[in-house]
Amino acid sequence: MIPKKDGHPHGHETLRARGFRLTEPRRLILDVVRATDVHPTAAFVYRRVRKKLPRVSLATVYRNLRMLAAEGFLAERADAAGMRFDGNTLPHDHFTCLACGRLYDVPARADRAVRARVATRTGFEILNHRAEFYGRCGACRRQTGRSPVKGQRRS
Amino acid sequence: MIPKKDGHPHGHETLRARGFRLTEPRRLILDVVRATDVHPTAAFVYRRVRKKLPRVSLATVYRNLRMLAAEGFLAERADAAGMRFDGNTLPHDHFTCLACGRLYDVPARADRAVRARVATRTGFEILNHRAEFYGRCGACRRQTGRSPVKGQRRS
DNA sequence: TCCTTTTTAGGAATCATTCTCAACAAGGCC
DNA sequence: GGCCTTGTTGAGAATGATTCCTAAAAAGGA
Repeated sequence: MIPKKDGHPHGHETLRARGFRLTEPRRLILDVVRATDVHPTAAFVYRRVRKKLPRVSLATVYRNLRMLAAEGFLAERADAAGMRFDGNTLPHDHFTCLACGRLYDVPARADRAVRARVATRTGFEILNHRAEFYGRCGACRRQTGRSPVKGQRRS
Repeated sequence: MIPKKDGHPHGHETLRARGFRLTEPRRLILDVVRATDVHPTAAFVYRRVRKKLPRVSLATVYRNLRMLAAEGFLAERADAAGMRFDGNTLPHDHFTCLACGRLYDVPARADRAVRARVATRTGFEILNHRAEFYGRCGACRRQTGRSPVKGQRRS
């Protein structure tokens, strides 16, 4: 019931300040996304929120995830199977393990240089960029012989 | 009717060699994706292929796009609105213009260094990586006052 | 309190993608 | 040529994620 103090870049109070009401469903949705590192789908958030608020509607979850992402409280990410959300709004990249399918955060990068190079080469104004890495994570490297798989479970 | 000699990394003959039959629908699907730079959706490809082969089924288009991508003849890309395909299988990055929504190819990059850095920092084995840039393209920069939009048309 | 605005639950609608399956085409073999 | 085996297709149904619609509830302000 009390806003978490968890070191995330935005507090719940900020939400209020931007003209949102911090309703019960919204608070729970935000907390669920921030409390996990699995880059949850809407369905995952829905399941979690329902434990605390059984009558919540799936439409409410979608509506608010979209809204919170549009306002910058969450990050939104498309992958082959649909949309995922990310409570970590600090700039960071992603690593996808081709063996187990897990998605990891890669803390940061120091390459403003990359943007500058692309900007001069193309004439585009670069406002943002993101990198996606693919390979095998530490756990899967240890289990040798495990080969990359195609279909991955959703969560 | 005759395979295009267009500088793309794979010719139709290669398809045959890998155990595919180069059927009429397949040839047309591949040609459509390779003949455009708009990173087409399945629906776009379907519309184009139908001009030459009116009885083609949408399922056939999806089936073969997926198959051709799995075999490396096309690249597959997820964005917020669904899957897009790309005839350019050479390593390249993408630039999305936030003003007009267009997606451009960014020819290449020279940073193996980035991969090495991430690999040592995380302990992951990096097999591949891709960068996505966001900003304003040359055309939109000239039209000042044009602000980024959210909803973009599909094609 | 009354009025206005925002938000919600619930279910229907939409839309991309995949599945099912019977018919069809190609190639090998007799 | 006929006969099998295997891969491919078209058509439409099925699935699944996401969005839309609407009436009711909640919040806030005067």
